[in-house]
Formats: sequence, structure tokens, C-alpha cells
Amino acid sequence: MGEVTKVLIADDHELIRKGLRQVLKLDNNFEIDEAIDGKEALEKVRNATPDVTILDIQMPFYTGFEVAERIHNESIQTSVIFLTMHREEQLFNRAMDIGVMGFVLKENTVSEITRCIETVLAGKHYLSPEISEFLVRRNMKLMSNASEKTGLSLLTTTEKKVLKQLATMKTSQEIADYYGVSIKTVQNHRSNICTKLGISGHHALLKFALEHAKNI
Amino acid sequence: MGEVTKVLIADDHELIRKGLRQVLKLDNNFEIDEAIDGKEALEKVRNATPDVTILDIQMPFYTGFEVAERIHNESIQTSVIFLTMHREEQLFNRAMDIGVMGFVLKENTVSEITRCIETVLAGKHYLSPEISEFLVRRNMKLMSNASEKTGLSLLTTTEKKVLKQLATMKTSQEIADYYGVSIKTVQNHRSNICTKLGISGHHALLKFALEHAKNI
DNA sequence: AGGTGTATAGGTAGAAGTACCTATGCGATT
DNA sequence: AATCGCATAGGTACTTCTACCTATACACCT
Repeated sequence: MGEVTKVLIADDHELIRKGLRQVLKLDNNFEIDEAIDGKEALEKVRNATPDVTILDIQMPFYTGFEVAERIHNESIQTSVIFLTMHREEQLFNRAMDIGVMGFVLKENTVSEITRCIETVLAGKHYLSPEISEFLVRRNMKLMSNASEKTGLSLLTTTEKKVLKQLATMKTSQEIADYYGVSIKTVQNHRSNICTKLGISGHHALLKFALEHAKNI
Repeated sequence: MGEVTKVLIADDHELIRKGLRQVLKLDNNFEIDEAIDGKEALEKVRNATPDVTILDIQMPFYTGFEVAERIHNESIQTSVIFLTMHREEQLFNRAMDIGVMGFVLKENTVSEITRCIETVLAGKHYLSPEISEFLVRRNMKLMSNASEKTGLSLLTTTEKKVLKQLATMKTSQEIADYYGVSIKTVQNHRSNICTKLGISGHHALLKFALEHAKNI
């Protein structure tokens, strides 16, 4: 095709820039530009708006993160790929939050970067398989809606039972009937729970119950 | 190490079974067994409990899914890897729900399956990068807590504003003050929202607001 | 011109929840 | 034996929410 894909490679190691250029030169018709630090990368992204921006994380002036963050905030239309040695979960999570489309480990095969670019150009995410574990975990956390130790440990078993029933949208009366106790007992439990958790207000307890029911 | 890893290959294509056996034979000390359909696979998993179970999806008697589902339900200690030609999202989602640890596309390099086995043996997930898009989307859905058309579209802008404030744990009075209207107005909006959404009860509206605040 | 939808506001009755008390019985700890 | 935590239950006063109504004013569409 006559279509040329503009790729910006931002990495402070010349070796990597040259290597990447070599790899990309073979396969497709890429128009390649380079940046040697975060500052230059940001300038070139703003001016040339490459289709794909490959960012190293550690760079002078701005880190790859800061560059990606600005790209994200300024809604610049370029697909960002992180090329990194770091297999750290926090990094990955932050990356996902700022709309990074690709996350490739340097230690992996060179073929991966071309696959990544192709995938990203198709509008899809590409993650090195080693990374997918993080995404799975991220998923799990979302599913179990943050199992932070919010103060659940402060509650007695009966209080937790009440909380669990609360999350099923039962009223105090219904919970009382369910357990065969007085509504006053349930109300007292509710009060005590609120006190223990340091929350107050009409909705606070229900909100808490809904958020933490899965962890009870 | 003297430790031998037991691997079960379940695929109805002999070619693939032999190919896999070849690939695995080279690298590590695997003890390989084969199954030619879902029924045999399940029997061998139950009796021999391999460390890793590689399942094709389309197989006679039981599909790979059905086998994995039974493995999951019976809490059999084996890491399941799906080896498939299908890049379909539903398949993937179902797989994640039944605890599959690996998901590798047949079209990919053979080296990927060994990487996958190693990763899975380390207790981590391995997904072919082409698949990660699905996981990302799964994530998104969880994050925006199901942006199903729950009925939000039925609401007027004012009603949505009220809902949004509700999710911040404001009472009707506080919302009224916030917008400088009567509490009755807010209460009416609440009533109308409940009617439109077809919900009732003390907690229902707050629950709805909390769940959908992000989409408003 | 008339209908429809929306935002506004009010009324009333009742249900539900909150806040802050007291009090009893039981089992475990000291 | 005395104390403490917990589950139980009750009282009282207050706030909040719900479920029904009515009603006015405005904008938009036919």
C-alpha cells in the first residue's frame, strides 16, 4: 500500500533506537523518527503526530510515563507503546490508566515489537504475555471490588451477617425476620457497625455493605 | 531437576498431538500423555492429575470447555491451557470464568506453547498477545461497571444530575440545596427515576446510583 | 391550538433508618 | 468473683425516603 505509517522511537539508548530501526526497516513501509529523551519525544509527537509512539520508560527530562500522560491529556491521536525492561505491576497499572495501547518487554523477541505495532495500528491492545498476568490480577481486583481491609476485621460475625444481608437490599425488618430476631437487634447492630466503621448518614452503611459484601 | 512435569495433550488431531509432543520433548523433562477426545481427556485428568492439561476446544464427546468446566467444578489440581484456532471473545470470557490459566492460538509460534507451560507452572496466566485485547475489554466492562443500557437513557438530564449527586451520598435536602430547588422537586425526581427504572424500595435507588454513577 | 414532556412545588401518610440511651444474659478472660 | 465483649431487646425523638396525589409554567412538536 502507498500508506506510510509514521513511527516515533523514543529511547535514550542509541543501541536500541538503531536496533528498532533495523527491525522495522525490514518488514513494512514505516517512516521512522527518533527522539533521544522525553522532551524531544513530546515535541515530535505534538508536531508530527506519528501513528505509533514507542516510548522507553526511563528517559531524561520526561519519563515515558510523563510523555504518555501528556499525550493522553492533550488527546493527541497516536498509539502509545511502552517498551520497557520493567515487569512491574504498578507501572503497568498506571500505563493502562493513561490509555497506553501496547506494553512490550525488551527482553522478548524482536518479532514481538512488529506484531505489537500491527496490532496497535488495528486499534487493539497488545501486551507481552508476561504482562497479561497483571491484567488478570487487575481484573480480579475489579471483580472482587477492592478487598481492602477497610475495617471489616473490626466487625463481629453477627455484624458481618447483618452487613451481608444488607447488601442484598433487605430492610432491617426483613433481616430481623430472616434471622428470627427483633428489629431492634438489627438496628442496634447497624448502629454499632456505623460506629465501628466511623461512618454516619442515611446512605453510608448501605454503600459500605454494597461495596464490601463480596469480601464478607 | 529430577522433578518431572506431567502434561496431558488433548486434541483430536493426531498431527497436533504429535507436533506438540515433538516440541515439548526437546526442551524439558516432560512426561507426556495424550487424549484423543474430551471423554478420554477427562478420564486421564481425573486419574493421573497432570500438572498441565492442554485442551483443544473442539473435540468429540466433550468439548475442551466442558472438560475445563468439570475440572473447575471438581477442583482438580491441574493448570488448564486452551490451545485453539478461535480468536473469539465469548470463548475467551467463558474460559476466564472457569479458571483457565493459559490461552494460546494455534496459529502462533510453537515456542509460545513452551513459554505458556512455563508461565502456567509458575502459577501465572499466559495469554497470546492477540487475546489480550479481550482481557482489556473485559477490564473496561468491569471498570465502567457494566455500561449496559440499564435504563439510563430513559432519564432526563435533570434526573441524571440528581442521580449523580445521589451517588455522592447526598440526601434529598442536600441535593435540593446544592441546586437551589425545593426538596420536593428532588423527591419527585427520585420518584420519577424509580418509576422509569422500574425499581422500588428504600435502598434500590441508592444502589442504582452507586452502580451507575460512572456512566452518567 | 392543543398535546406531550419536563421541571418545578406542594400535600399526606407511612415506612425505614439514625442517634443515643438503658438493660439482661451468656461466655470467655483476668 | 469480677470484668469485658457480644447478642439480644426495648425506648424515644428525629430525619429521611417512598408512594401516592395535584398543580403550574415552559418548551417543543404537530
